[in-house]
Amino acid sequence: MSKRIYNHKAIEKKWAERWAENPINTPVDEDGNKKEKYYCLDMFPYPSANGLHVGHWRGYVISDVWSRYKLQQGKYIVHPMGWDAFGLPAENYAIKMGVHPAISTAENVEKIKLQIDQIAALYDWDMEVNTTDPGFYKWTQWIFVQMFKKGLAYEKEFPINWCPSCKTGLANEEVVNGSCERCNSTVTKKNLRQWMLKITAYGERLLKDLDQLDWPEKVRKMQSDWIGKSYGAEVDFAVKESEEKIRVYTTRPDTLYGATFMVLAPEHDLAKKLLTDAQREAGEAYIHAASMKSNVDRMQDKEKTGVFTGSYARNPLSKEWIPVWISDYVLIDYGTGAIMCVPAHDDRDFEFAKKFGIHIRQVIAKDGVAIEDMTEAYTEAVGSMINSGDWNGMESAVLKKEAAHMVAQAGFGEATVNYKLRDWVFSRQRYWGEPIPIIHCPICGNVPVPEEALPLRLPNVASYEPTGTGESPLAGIEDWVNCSCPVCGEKAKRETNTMPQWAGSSWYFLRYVDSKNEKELVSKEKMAEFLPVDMYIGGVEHAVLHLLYSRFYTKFLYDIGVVDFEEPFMKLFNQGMILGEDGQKMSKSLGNVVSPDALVDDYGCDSLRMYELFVGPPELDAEWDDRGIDGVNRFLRKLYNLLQDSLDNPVDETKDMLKLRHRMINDITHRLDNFSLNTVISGFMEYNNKLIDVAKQMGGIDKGTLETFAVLLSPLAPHFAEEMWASLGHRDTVFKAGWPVCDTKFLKDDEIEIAVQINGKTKAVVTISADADKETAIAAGKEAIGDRLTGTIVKEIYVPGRIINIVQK
RNA sequence: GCGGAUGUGGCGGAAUGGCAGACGCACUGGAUUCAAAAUCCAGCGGGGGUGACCUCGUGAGGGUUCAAGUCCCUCCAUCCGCACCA
Repeated sequence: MSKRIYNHKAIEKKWAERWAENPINTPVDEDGNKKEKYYCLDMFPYPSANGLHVGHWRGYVISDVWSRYKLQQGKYIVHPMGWDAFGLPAENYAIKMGVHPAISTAENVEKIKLQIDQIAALYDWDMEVNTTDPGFYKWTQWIFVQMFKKGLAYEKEFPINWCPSCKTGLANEEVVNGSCERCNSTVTKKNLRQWMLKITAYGERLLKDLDQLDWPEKVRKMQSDWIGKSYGAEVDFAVKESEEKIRVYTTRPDTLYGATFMVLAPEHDLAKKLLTDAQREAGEAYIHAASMKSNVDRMQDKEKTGVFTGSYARNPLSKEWIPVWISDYVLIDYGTGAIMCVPAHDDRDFEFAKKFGIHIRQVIAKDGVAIEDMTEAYTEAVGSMINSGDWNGMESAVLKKEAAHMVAQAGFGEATVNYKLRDWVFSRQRYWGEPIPIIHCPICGNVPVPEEALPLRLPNVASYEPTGTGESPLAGIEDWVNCSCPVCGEKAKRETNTMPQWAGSSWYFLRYVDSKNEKELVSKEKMAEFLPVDMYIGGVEHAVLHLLYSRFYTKFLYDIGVVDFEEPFMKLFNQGMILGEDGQKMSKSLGNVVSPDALVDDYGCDSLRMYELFVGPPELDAEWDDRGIDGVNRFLRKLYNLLQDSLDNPVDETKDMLKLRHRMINDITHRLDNFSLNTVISGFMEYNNKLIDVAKQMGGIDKGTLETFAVLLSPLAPHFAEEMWASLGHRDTVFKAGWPVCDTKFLKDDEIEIAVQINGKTKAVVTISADADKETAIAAGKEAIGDRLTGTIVKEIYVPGRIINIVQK
């Protein structure tokens, strides 16, 4: 029989053109009824000059398969794409190539768009946004102004994280193990005037609302750890022969009687003040040395160092005078910057006390007895109190909860909660970002640019290279910097710092649904109709960056009435990374980057889409191996041949075929629902192999089964499915077919194959009636294993539909 | 140090507590071909047996169960996150 060959190029070209003419994703159904929306969002890329590699494809394929599955279920899919085009990567590339970042960015967008088109995803380009578009960043600036008005954006000068290579300040979230998240350079400190966003004001809500999110446990845990809430007490310790008090924060007020010394951070206000004359020289030297140490050194030098101030403070419970030390293991920006030290019950305090010969007093007896000669701290709050005055005999675990209130009642402290979360260092000393819309007026102070004057456009500048001085390149443009105050008209100066790349990405998903609105960030109607995001798909690398910032922005916009939901992303899926053949992250410098372009050309979009999913479970990393794509391509070719044979030789549907068909619907649907996309593909291969076997006997497969196959396949291989659907005589798109429903009556078998075991080891397989009773089943089983049954039968087990197990001695 | 993930043939991986290795890649043999590619058929965890079969086997060791890759306990390795947060 002469066969037409599967020609991916012709088929894919044909359907790409048809879809362009007649969009398949429509907001209303055949009868003109409005469909329910489903917003499936990809983390938008920054337009890198390197283009896409097969790893980018994977995420976009996953989201598109999911979108098309929802489309087949009758939803209107909101599936937009855009460009995170401000920021350092774009700027650094532009500097390297010697072109303006606006030009290189626009070029890269065009290139990547062509590559993205090859995926054949359902993107609605009418919604496209670009963070560098003034019509977009007008609203990025507008949000900043609203935050400023609410006191959530403020200026502060303090030593911030500084990347000497990127020549800009960084947020805490951008410092990973003491290095710059972007370029990996060691981060230093630099004293700079900064714009800050008061994300800490939202700490509690950001923590609490994590509960309601359908997000990976890992990401929720990372955010909750980053926010770092703890319960405890602040306690005052009076300084001897002084009016001063030292306030400390502790999560273990139950151990207060065990506090035998105190430590101040070197930067603490009292550190210098409490130095006695005898200790002044050594103390000041220590404080100076600490100030010269980088954060990395401080983090890595775990060996305790410190200096005694010469002063004493009184433990408010034991009434003892205890020595006050200075040490850099206490951090100035957490709690009060001072701690009470209970060496018996804290590892760090124990180490310090041992090193400097400070008294250690145990106040919790592990099993009712004090440990003689402690060799390590006993840090659990389990056991009864000793050496603790009135508290003796109480259970530590109980006291831990009550002590804070007891301290508060006694008048020397209060119960408090603390967070590790810090405010967000928001300004960057670089060119390629949104100008911060603030004017510094000598009379009025900081005044926001009036809303009607937004967007405040990024001016052209002769040199956009970073200055490295802590000033943005914008500071050099005098006629831009100098302006008049919008309030009083006096001469004033513009803020010259720009926003971080996160500014645009913190809210871009809101703008897609109303991207051309000049009057509002998003209209109430569009918001109600299309927001929030139902499914968000992207890598895990943004767990405490973009994903935390977006939640903060959304909550703020909720508070000022712009949106009516508090959480932006209902469901989150983190796809695994595609690694190079060497098991390393794909990177240009390692030379292990695989481009999708040649694969699309050789095998077609549908084959690559399927192979991207077939490489492994979508949530796990996978090493790329080009050879595997032959497998899915072979699958499509075999299916194509099967289709041609069946068209040439029509056959009627049989009961067996109906069973197979509904089993296929059931399997594929389950696997899709479980997001087990790799086994969806293997499922198709299995059914394809079964159908081919049947066709060998029957000459072909009935039309109904092939139609079902086409619909099931449509989210994964959309062109192929359309071609198949059309070949079977349909004039309309397969995407209006609707997802097939499994009729469970076809799932039942009259006869089933069941394994027969002796002592749990399978010895034979028998075919018995599905509703056989135990006696019949066991009898059949025994017959099948025959003379291998040699011992005394102890037990006979029959689990219908599952197993026959004969236990013998 | 703390938290999380992962560990199954040569490789990627599959298995609601019920026949371990589906599906695919690679490989081997055969058919087809002048030849190759493509395609088709067969084989493909280890050991043993001519053979029907036997036996061991899911990182290691214990346990629960008629039955464990799967559940429980104790370890080991790799990767990821956090890390002096009092």
